[in-house]
Amino acid sequence: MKSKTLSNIAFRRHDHRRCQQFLLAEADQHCHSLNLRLTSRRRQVLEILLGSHQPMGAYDILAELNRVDRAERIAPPIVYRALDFLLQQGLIHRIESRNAFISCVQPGHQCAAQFLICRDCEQVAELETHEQELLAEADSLGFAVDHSIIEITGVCAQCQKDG
Amino acid sequence: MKSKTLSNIAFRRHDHRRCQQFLLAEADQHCHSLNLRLTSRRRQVLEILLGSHQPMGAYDILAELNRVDRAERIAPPIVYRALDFLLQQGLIHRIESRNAFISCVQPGHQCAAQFLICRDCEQVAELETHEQELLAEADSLGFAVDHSIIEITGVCAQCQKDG
DNA sequence: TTCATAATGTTATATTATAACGTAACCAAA
DNA sequence: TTTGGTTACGTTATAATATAACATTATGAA
Ligand SMILES: [Zn+2]
Ligand SMILES: [Zn+2]
Ligand SMILES: [Zn+2]
Ligand SMILES: [Zn+2]
Repeated sequence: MKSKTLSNIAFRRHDHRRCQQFLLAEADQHCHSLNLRLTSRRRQVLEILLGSHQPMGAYDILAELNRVDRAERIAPPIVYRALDFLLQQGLIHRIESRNAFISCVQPGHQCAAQFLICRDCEQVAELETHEQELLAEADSLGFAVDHSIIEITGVCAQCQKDG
Repeated sequence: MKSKTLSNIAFRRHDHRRCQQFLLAEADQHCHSLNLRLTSRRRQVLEILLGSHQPMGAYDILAELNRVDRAERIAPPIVYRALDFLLQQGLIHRIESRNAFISCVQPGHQCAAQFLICRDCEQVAELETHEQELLAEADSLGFAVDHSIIEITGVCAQCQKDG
Protein backbone atom coordinates (compact mmCIF):
# COMPACT_ATOMS: atom_id res chain seq x y z
CA MET A 1 0.00 0.00 0.00
CA LYS A 2 2.12 2.77 -1.36
CA SER A 3 0.03 5.57 0.01
CA LYS A 4 0.47 4.35 3.55
CA THR A 5 4.14 5.23 3.47
CA LEU A 6 3.44 8.86 2.89
CA SER A 7 0.11 9.21 4.53
CA ASN A 8 0.98 10.16 8.05
CA ILE A 9 4.17 11.93 7.31
CA ALA A 10 3.26 14.89 9.43
CA PHE A 11 3.05 12.61 12.43
CA ARG A 12 6.23 10.66 11.69
CA ARG A 13 9.86 11.42 12.13
CA HIS A 14 11.49 11.65 8.76
CA ASP A 15 14.32 13.37 6.94
CA HIS A 16 12.36 16.44 6.07
CA ARG A 17 15.23 18.10 4.24
CA ARG A 18 15.17 15.30 1.70
CA CYS A 19 11.38 15.27 1.69
CA GLN A 20 11.40 18.97 0.89
CA GLN A 21 13.95 18.69 -1.90
CA PHE A 22 12.15 15.74 -3.39
CA LEU A 23 8.82 17.57 -3.48
CA LEU A 24 10.40 20.70 -4.88
CA ALA A 25 12.05 18.70 -7.63
CA GLU A 26 8.75 17.00 -8.37
CA ALA A 27 7.13 20.42 -8.68
CA ASP A 28 9.83 21.61 -11.04
CA GLN A 29 9.42 18.54 -13.17
CA HIS A 30 5.63 18.70 -13.12
CA CYS A 31 5.60 22.28 -14.37
CA HIS A 32 8.37 21.73 -16.88
CA SER A 33 6.64 18.74 -18.38
CA LEU A 34 3.43 20.75 -18.79
CA ASN A 35 5.27 23.80 -20.07
CA LEU A 36 4.10 25.83 -17.12
CA ARG A 37 6.22 28.40 -15.37
CA LEU A 38 7.13 27.73 -11.77
CA THR A 39 8.31 31.31 -11.44
CA SER A 40 10.46 32.48 -8.58
CA ARG A 41 7.46 33.90 -6.71
CA ARG A 42 5.50 30.69 -7.08
CA ARG A 43 8.49 28.62 -6.11
CA GLN A 44 9.17 30.89 -3.17
CA VAL A 45 5.62 30.41 -1.86
CA LEU A 46 5.85 26.66 -2.39
CA GLU A 47 9.16 26.57 -0.52
CA ILE A 48 7.59 28.37 2.40
CA LEU A 49 4.79 25.82 2.55
CA LEU A 50 7.30 23.00 2.18
CA GLY A 51 9.07 24.34 5.23
CA SER A 52 6.79 22.15 7.29
CA HIS A 53 3.85 19.81 7.00
CA GLN A 54 1.71 22.30 8.82
CA PRO A 55 -0.97 24.43 7.22
CA MET A 56 -0.32 28.16 6.94
CA GLY A 57 -2.69 31.04 6.42
CA ALA A 58 -2.18 33.27 3.41
CA TYR A 59 -1.18 36.09 5.71
CA ASP A 60 1.35 33.91 7.49
CA ILE A 61 2.96 33.26 4.12
CA LEU A 62 2.79 36.96 3.37
CA ALA A 63 4.54 37.76 6.63
CA GLU A 64 7.22 35.21 5.84
CA LEU A 65 7.80 36.76 2.41
CA ASN A 66 8.12 40.17 3.96
CA ARG A 67 10.42 38.86 6.67
CA VAL A 68 12.83 37.36 4.16
CA ASP A 69 12.77 40.21 1.69
CA ARG A 70 13.09 43.17 3.99
CA ALA A 71 13.27 45.55 1.06
CA GLU A 72 9.97 44.95 -0.71
CA ARG A 73 6.53 45.18 0.80
CA ILE A 74 4.57 42.31 -0.69
CA ALA A 75 0.77 42.67 -0.84
CA PRO A 76 -1.91 40.00 -0.46
CA PRO A 77 -2.80 39.54 -4.15
CA ILE A 78 0.70 38.33 -4.89
CA VAL A 79 0.39 35.54 -2.38
CA TYR A 80 -3.12 34.59 -3.40
CA ARG A 81 -2.13 34.36 -7.05
CA ALA A 82 0.80 32.11 -6.30
CA LEU A 83 -1.45 29.97 -4.10
CA ASP A 84 -4.05 29.75 -6.86
CA PHE A 85 -1.44 28.49 -9.28
CA LEU A 86 -0.09 25.92 -6.84
CA LEU A 87 -3.61 24.75 -5.99
CA GLN A 88 -4.48 24.34 -9.63
CA GLN A 89 -1.39 22.22 -10.13
CA GLY A 90 -2.22 20.11 -7.12
CA LEU A 91 1.08 21.02 -5.48
CA ILE A 92 -0.69 22.31 -2.41
CA HIS A 93 -4.11 21.87 -0.82
CA ARG A 94 -6.48 24.21 0.87
CA ILE A 95 -7.85 23.23 4.25
CA GLU A 96 -11.29 24.75 3.98
CA SER A 97 -12.20 24.59 7.60
CA ARG A 98 -9.08 26.54 8.55
CA ASN A 99 -8.71 28.96 5.66
CA ALA A 100 -5.24 27.56 5.36
CA PHE A 101 -2.89 26.03 2.83
CA ILE A 102 -0.62 23.04 3.06
CA SER A 103 1.93 21.44 0.78
CA CYS A 104 0.80 18.21 -0.82
CA VAL A 105 2.82 15.19 0.28
CA GLN A 106 2.02 13.28 -2.84
CA PRO A 107 1.58 15.55 -5.83
CA GLY A 108 -0.07 13.76 -8.68
CA HIS A 109 -2.24 11.57 -6.48
CA GLN A 110 -5.59 10.72 -7.95
CA CYS A 111 -7.78 10.37 -4.90
CA ALA A 112 -9.31 13.32 -3.19
CA ALA A 113 -7.01 14.71 -0.59
CA GLN A 114 -8.06 13.75 2.89
CA PHE A 115 -6.85 15.30 6.07
CA LEU A 116 -6.75 14.53 9.71
CA ILE A 117 -6.72 17.80 11.56
CA CYS A 118 -5.93 17.96 15.23
CA ARG A 119 -7.92 20.70 16.88
CA ASP A 120 -5.49 20.66 19.73
CA CYS A 121 -1.98 20.79 18.24
CA GLU A 122 -3.27 21.90 14.85
CA GLN A 123 -1.24 19.28 13.08
CA VAL A 124 -2.57 18.10 9.78
CA ALA A 125 -1.85 14.73 8.24
CA GLU A 126 -2.68 14.09 4.64
CA LEU A 127 -4.06 10.66 4.00
CA GLU A 128 -4.33 8.91 0.70
CA THR A 129 -6.86 6.21 1.23
CA HIS A 130 -10.23 5.38 -0.17
CA GLU A 131 -13.15 6.78 1.75
CA GLN A 132 -14.14 3.52 3.34
CA GLU A 133 -10.66 3.07 4.74
CA LEU A 134 -10.57 6.46 6.30
CA LEU A 135 -12.13 5.93 9.66
CA ALA A 136 -10.20 2.72 10.15
CA GLU A 137 -6.98 4.53 9.44
CA ALA A 138 -7.84 7.37 11.77
CA ASP A 139 -8.51 4.78 14.42
CA SER A 140 -5.26 2.95 13.80
CA LEU A 141 -3.42 6.22 14.29
CA GLY A 142 -5.08 6.69 17.63
CA PHE A 143 -6.79 9.75 16.28
CA ALA A 144 -10.07 10.53 18.00
CA VAL A 145 -12.41 11.68 15.28
CA ASP A 146 -14.52 14.56 16.28
CA HIS A 147 -16.03 15.97 13.22
CA SER A 148 -15.62 15.03 9.60
CA ILE A 149 -16.57 17.02 6.60
CA ILE A 150 -16.98 15.76 3.07
CA GLU A 151 -17.55 18.38 0.43
CA ILE A 152 -17.93 17.32 -3.14
CA THR A 153 -18.08 20.06 -5.69
CA GLY A 154 -19.16 19.45 -9.24
CA VAL A 155 -21.92 20.17 -11.69
CA CYS A 156 -25.44 18.90 -11.11
CA ALA A 157 -27.47 17.13 -13.76
CA GLN A 158 -29.62 20.19 -14.43
CA CYS A 159 -26.67 22.48 -15.04
CA GLN A 160 -25.01 19.92 -17.25
CA LYS A 161 -28.14 20.01 -19.43
CA ASP A 162 -28.33 23.81 -19.36
CA GLY A 163 -24.66 24.41 -19.92
CA MET B 1 -32.98 3.21 2.99
CA LYS B 2 -34.51 5.99 4.98
CA SER B 3 -31.82 8.53 4.25
CA LYS B 4 -32.38 8.26 0.53
CA THR B 5 -35.79 9.82 0.83
CA LEU B 6 -34.39 12.98 2.34
CA SER B 7 -30.99 13.03 0.85
CA ASN B 8 -31.51 14.94 -2.35
CA ILE B 9 -34.31 17.09 -1.17
CA ALA B 10 -32.76 20.23 -2.52
CA PHE B 11 -32.93 18.72 -6.00
CA ARG B 12 -36.47 17.36 -5.66
CA ARG B 13 -39.84 18.94 -5.84
CA HIS B 14 -41.49 18.67 -2.47
CA ASP B 15 -43.96 20.44 -0.24
CA HIS B 16 -41.45 22.74 1.32
CA ARG B 17 -43.98 24.45 3.57
CA ARG B 18 -44.57 21.16 5.32
CA CYS B 19 -40.86 20.34 5.25
CA GLN B 20 -40.15 23.64 6.95
CA GLN B 21 -42.79 23.19 9.62
CA PHE B 22 -41.67 19.66 10.29
CA LEU B 23 -38.05 20.68 10.76
CA LEU B 24 -38.97 23.61 12.95
CA ALA B 25 -41.10 21.36 15.13
CA GLU B 26 -38.22 18.90 15.36
CA ALA B 27 -35.95 21.72 16.47
CA ASP B 28 -38.41 22.80 19.12
CA GLN B 29 -38.69 19.28 20.38
CA HIS B 30 -34.96 18.66 20.28
CA CYS B 31 -34.23 21.73 22.38
CA HIS B 32 -37.09 21.14 24.74
CA SER B 33 -36.06 17.57 25.42
CA LEU B 34 -32.53 18.71 26.23
CA ASN B 35 -33.74 21.62 28.28
CA LEU B 36 -32.09 24.06 25.90
CA ARG B 37 -33.59 27.36 24.92
CA LEU B 38 -34.52 27.84 21.29
CA THR B 39 -34.92 31.55 21.89
CA SER B 40 -36.72 33.81 19.47
CA ARG B 41 -33.44 35.03 17.96
CA ARG B 42 -32.19 31.49 17.44
CA ARG B 43 -35.52 30.40 16.08
CA GLN B 44 -35.64 33.42 13.80
CA VAL B 45 -32.23 32.56 12.33
CA LEU B 46 -33.24 28.93 11.91
CA GLU B 47 -36.44 30.00 10.16
CA ILE B 48 -34.46 32.12 7.74
CA LEU B 49 -32.23 29.17 6.89
CA LEU B 50 -35.27 26.92 6.61
CA GLY B 51 -36.63 29.32 4.02
CA SER B 52 -34.80 27.29 1.42
CA HIS B 53 -32.42 24.40 1.07
CA GLN B 54 -29.75 26.77 -0.13
CA PRO B 55 -26.75 27.84 1.90
CA MET B 56 -26.64 31.43 3.10
CA GLY B 57 -23.74 33.53 4.28
CA ALA B 58 -23.87 35.00 7.78
CA TYR B 59 -24.19 38.46 6.30
CA ASP B 60 -27.07 37.37 4.07
CA ILE B 61 -28.87 36.23 7.20
CA LEU B 62 -27.98 39.49 8.86
CA ALA B 63 -29.44 41.43 5.95
CA GLU B 64 -32.60 39.37 6.14
CA LEU B 65 -32.95 40.08 9.85
CA ASN B 66 -32.52 43.76 9.22
CA ARG B 67 -34.95 43.67 6.31
CA VAL B 68 -37.70 42.12 8.42
CA ASP B 69 -37.15 44.19 11.54
CA ARG B 70 -36.78 47.65 10.06
CA ALA B 71 -36.56 49.18 13.50
CA GLU B 72 -33.50 47.50 14.96
CA ARG B 73 -30.03 47.39 13.52
CA ILE B 74 -28.73 43.90 14.19
CA ALA B 75 -24.97 43.43 14.33
CA PRO B 76 -22.86 40.42 13.25
CA PRO B 77 -22.19 38.88 16.67
CA ILE B 78 -25.88 38.28 17.17
CA VAL B 79 -26.06 36.21 14.02
CA TYR B 80 -22.85 34.34 14.67
CA ARG B 81 -23.99 33.41 18.16
CA ALA B 82 -27.28 32.07 16.94
CA LEU B 83 -25.46 30.14 14.22
CA ASP B 84 -23.04 28.70 16.76
CA PHE B 85 -25.91 27.43 18.85
CA LEU B 86 -27.69 25.90 15.87
CA LEU B 87 -24.46 24.28 14.67
CA GLN B 88 -23.81 22.79 18.07
CA GLN B 89 -27.27 21.29 18.10
CA GLY B 90 -26.81 19.88 14.61
CA LEU B 91 -29.79 21.84 13.37
CA ILE B 92 -27.73 23.48 10.67
CA HIS B 93 -24.43 22.77 8.95
CA ARG B 94 -21.57 24.91 7.84
CA ILE B 95 -20.36 24.54 4.28
CA GLU B 96 -16.69 25.20 4.84
CA SER B 97 -15.73 25.78 1.26
CA ARG B 98 -18.34 28.51 0.93
CA ASN B 99 -18.30 30.13 4.34
CA ALA B 100 -21.99 29.47 4.36
CA PHE B 101 -24.66 27.86 6.48
CA ILE B 102 -27.50 25.55 5.56
CA SER B 103 -30.37 23.99 7.44
CA CYS B 104 -29.97 20.31 8.14
CA VAL B 105 -32.55 18.14 6.41
CA GLN B 106 -32.23 15.40 8.94
CA PRO B 107 -31.43 16.72 12.38
CA GLY B 108 -30.25 13.97 14.65
CA HIS B 109 -28.50 12.00 11.93
CA GLN B 110 -25.42 10.17 13.10
CA CYS B 111 -23.24 10.12 10.01
CA ALA B 112 -21.09 13.01 9.06
CA ALA B 113 -22.99 15.44 6.91
CA GLN B 114 -22.06 15.16 3.29
CA PHE B 115 -22.83 17.65 0.61
CA LEU B 116 -22.99 17.85 -3.13
CA ILE B 117 -22.29 21.41 -4.09
CA CYS B 118 -22.97 22.60 -7.60
CA ARG B 119 -20.43 25.20 -8.60
CA ASP B 120 -22.75 26.34 -11.32
CA CYS B 121 -26.18 26.82 -9.74
CA GLU B 122 -24.77 26.79 -6.22
CA GLN B 123 -27.35 24.30 -5.05
CA VAL B 124 -26.36 22.11 -2.20
CA ALA B 125 -27.78 18.67 -1.53
CA GLU B 126 -27.22 17.00 1.76
CA LEU B 127 -26.58 13.31 1.53
CA GLU B 128 -26.80 10.80 4.29
CA THR B 129 -24.86 7.82 3.10
CA HIS B 130 -21.77 6.02 4.20
CA GLU B 131 -18.59 7.25 2.63
CA GLN B 132 -18.20 4.34 0.28
CA GLU B 133 -21.65 4.94 -1.14
CA LEU B 134 -21.02 8.56 -1.83
CA LEU B 135 -19.51 8.54 -5.27
CA ALA B 136 -22.04 6.00 -6.48
CA GLU B 137 -24.84 8.21 -5.25
CA ALA B 138 -23.37 11.29 -6.86
CA ASP B 139 -23.15 9.35 -10.08
CA SER B 140 -26.73 8.10 -9.83
CA LEU B 141 -27.85 11.72 -9.47
CA GLY B 142 -26.05 12.64 -12.64
CA PHE B 143 -23.79 14.86 -10.61
CA ALA B 144 -20.38 15.34 -12.17
CA VAL B 145 -17.91 15.33 -9.34
CA ASP B 146 -15.23 17.88 -9.65
CA HIS B 147 -13.55 18.17 -6.37
CA SER B 148 -14.21 16.49 -3.10
CA ILE B 149 -12.91 17.43 0.27
CA ILE B 150 -12.86 15.29 3.37
CA GLU B 151 -11.82 16.99 6.54
CA ILE B 152 -11.79 15.07 9.76
CA THR B 153 -11.16 17.03 12.89
CA GLY B 154 -10.35 15.40 16.16
CA VAL B 155 -7.57 14.92 18.63
CA CYS B 156 -4.37 13.12 17.68
CA ALA B 157 -2.79 10.40 19.78
CA GLN B 158 -0.12 12.73 21.11
CA CYS B 159 -2.56 15.33 22.35
CA GLN B 160 -4.76 12.68 23.90
CA LYS B 161 -1.75 11.60 25.94
CA ASP B 162 -0.82 15.19 26.82
CA GLY B 163 -4.29 16.38 27.57
C1' DT C 1 11.73 45.09 -33.17
C1' DT C 2 6.87 44.61 -32.27
C1' DC C 3 3.11 42.74 -30.49
C1' DA C 4 0.40 39.71 -27.61
C1' DT C 5 0.21 37.38 -23.46
C1' DA C 6 1.22 36.06 -18.91
C1' DA C 7 2.88 37.31 -14.57
C1' DT C 8 3.71 40.60 -11.13
C1' DG C 9 3.07 44.84 -8.52
C1' DT C 10 -0.04 48.45 -6.24
C1' DT C 11 -3.96 50.60 -4.15
C1' DA C 12 -8.09 50.30 -2.34
C1' DT C 13 -11.86 47.81 -0.64
C1' DA C 14 -14.99 43.80 0.10
C1' DT C 15 -16.16 39.90 2.90
C1' DT C 16 -16.14 37.08 6.90
C1' DA C 17 -15.52 36.73 11.83
C1' DT C 18 -14.41 37.90 16.68
C1' DA C 19 -12.89 40.66 20.97
C1' DA C 20 -14.43 43.18 24.61
C1' DC C 21 -17.65 44.96 27.38
C1' DG C 22 -22.31 46.35 28.90
C1' DT C 23 -27.38 45.18 29.53
C1' DA C 24 -31.36 42.36 29.97
C1' DA C 25 -33.76 38.01 30.72
C1' DC C 26 -34.10 33.78 33.30
C1' DC C 27 -34.12 30.90 37.24
C1' DA C 28 -33.23 28.99 41.48
C1' DA C 29 -32.28 29.70 46.41
C1' DA C 30 -32.79 32.44 50.36
C1' DT D 1 -39.85 38.73 46.62
C1' DT D 2 -35.36 39.89 46.70
C1' DT D 3 -30.81 38.25 45.73
C1' DG D 4 -27.30 36.55 43.06
C1' DG D 5 -25.57 33.54 39.45
C1' DT D 6 -25.97 32.33 34.78
C1' DT D 7 -27.21 32.65 30.07
C1' DA D 8 -28.44 35.21 26.23
C1' DC D 9 -28.56 39.49 23.88
C1' DG D 10 -26.95 44.06 22.33
C1' DT D 11 -23.17 47.40 20.89
C1' DT D 12 -18.87 49.13 19.31
C1' DA D 13 -14.79 48.45 17.38
C1' DT D 14 -11.56 45.80 14.97
C1' DA D 15 -9.28 41.52 13.25
C1' DA D 16 -8.63 38.18 9.63
C1' DT D 17 -9.36 36.64 5.05
C1' DA D 18 -9.88 37.67 0.19
C1' DT D 19 -10.61 40.18 -4.21
C1' DA D 20 -11.43 44.17 -7.69
C1' DA D 21 -9.32 47.15 -10.62
C1' DC D 22 -5.73 48.89 -12.87
C1' DA D 23 -0.57 49.80 -13.84
C1' DT D 24 3.86 47.75 -14.87
C1' DT D 25 7.12 44.35 -16.22
C1' DA D 26 8.72 40.02 -18.12
C1' DT D 27 8.36 36.45 -21.73
C1' DG D 28 8.25 34.60 -26.01
C1' DA D 29 6.79 34.27 -30.66
C1' DA D 30 6.10 36.64 -35.25
ZN1 LIG E 1 8.62 16.14 5.27
ZN1 LIG F 1 -2.06 15.92 -1.66
ZN1 LIG G 1 -37.87 21.50 1.94
ZN1 LIG H 1 -27.60 17.27 8.36
